[in-house]
Formats: sequence, C-alpha cells, structure tokens
Amino acid sequence: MDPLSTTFQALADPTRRAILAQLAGGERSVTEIAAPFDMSLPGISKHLKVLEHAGLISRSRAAQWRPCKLEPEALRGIDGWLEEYRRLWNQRLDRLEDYLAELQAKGKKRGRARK
Amino acid sequence: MDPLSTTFQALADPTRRAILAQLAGGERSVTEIAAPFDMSLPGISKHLKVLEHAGLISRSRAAQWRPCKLEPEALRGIDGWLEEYRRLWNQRLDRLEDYLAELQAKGKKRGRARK
DNA sequence: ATTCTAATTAGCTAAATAGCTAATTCACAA
DNA sequence: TTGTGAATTAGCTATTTAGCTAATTAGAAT
Repeated sequence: MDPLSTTFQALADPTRRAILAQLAGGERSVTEIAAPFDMSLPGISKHLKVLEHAGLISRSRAAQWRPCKLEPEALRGIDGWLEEYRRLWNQRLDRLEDYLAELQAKGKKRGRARK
Repeated sequence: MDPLSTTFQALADPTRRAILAQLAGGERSVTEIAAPFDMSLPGISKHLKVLEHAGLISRSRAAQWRPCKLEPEALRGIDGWLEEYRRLWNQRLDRLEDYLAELQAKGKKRGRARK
C-alpha cells in the first residue's frame, strides 16, 4: 500500500483517532491507552499496530511497559495532499465573499443600475 | 459511521484520490473518469458511490450522462481535524530551529561558557 | 523457582471492501 | 418501436478488517 493510503486508512477509525488525541497529551502505556475504551486489550493492541505501521506512533520499551508516543510528523503527508484542494475551497469562499460584497453594494446603491 | 471516518475511508484508496484529482480539472462523465484506469466501469461506479456518500463529489444529470463534480468543501472536516496536530509538528520544528540557532551561537562564541 | 503484571500472538467469526461479469435501467435517436 | 450508448444494479468471490477469548512471552518482584 502506498504511504498516503496507509495513513488515511489508519485514520479512518474513531478509536484510533481517539488514541492519537490521547497521546497528544504525552506518552502512555498500552493499558493506560486502553482504559477509556470498552474494548479488549488485544483489540487495542491491534489498533496500535496499525498506527505504528502508518508511522503515526512509535513504541519504546521500559521494563515490561511499551510506552507509545505520538509522531505528528506522519500527518504532514496528508497535509501536503490537502494543499492542492485547499486552494479550491478557498476559491469558492472568495466567490462567496465577492457575492456578499456585491449584495452589500447593491443595498447601498438601491435603485441604481447593476454593475 | 461518523463523517470524519467516512471521509478518511473514502480517501484511503489511490484510485479514488486519482478520481478527485481528475475532477479538480472540472466536471467529467463516468466513462471519461474511467478511461485512464485499468478497471471495469462497474468498479469505477462503485468508487464514485463511495466518494458521493462521503460528500466529496456530487452528481447531476444531463441526458444519459451523469457528470460528476468535485466538492472540495467536504475536505474541510479533515483539515480541521489536522489543525490540532499541526501545532504539534510545528512545535518540533520550532525546537529544531532553536537547536540550530543555538548551534550557530555556539559556533560564533567558540570556547565561551554555554548559555 | 514462582508468581504477578504488561503486552502480544494465535486462532477464530462476522462484516465490510474491492474487484469481476452479466443483466438491467434510462434516455435519446432512428 | 427498436436500437444504441451511458451508467447502475445484481450477484458472485477473494481479501481485509474489527472484534472476541484463550494462550503465550517477557520482565520484575517475592
């Protein structure tokens, strides 16, 4: 799978996104991560493997704990992909602003010929 | 499925992303869209349904054609989701810049006490 | 050595996904 | 009304995914 697909795929699950949000607050062990979820530990473990494979988290080793750390740089790929489309939705926004500006102008010059 | 998961899921396929890229150039009929791909028409049709369901494209109707149009606004959801993490990877970048600045300072004041 | 805790792996099931071919719908044209 | 081109739906298969329980590995502590 290409990297972009892998990242999008990893993010397409609310549990995994919640795990990332949790890790934004700092490193956590697997049991700490699992605590808020109504899901078995192996289930969480699988989700972590998906996130690690996508490069979104990394895991170190401290005694019998395997603390997970967020790797936000892995999101730059999709941020870059978005770039091209950001232009497009801003264009629309610009047109809307133009339209609103025009409406306002019409309001002030009520009765005058249009443009 | 929640909207964010639906969007990410839709984007987690290279064919679907290629379709969006193609539609960034303007509206296209289904056969036009299908042309560059080595895939059956029903296959493409399924991909289009996924994209439409995610709100990433819309379809109108002109005679027997069903032209597809890109709806880039549907990407704002994931752009907003990214926002929180952008902060984090910029932090890292800031730290790197700080570090480089410090290195440079050290270079100029070589031999002096640090900090 | 034994036991406890943290975490993963094995092995299963149910559901979703990607792809195909064949059949169908729909609108226009002859 | 019959035919033609555009697109979807039906129906199938193979693969992947999410989830579980039970079993296993690995380190720390007793």
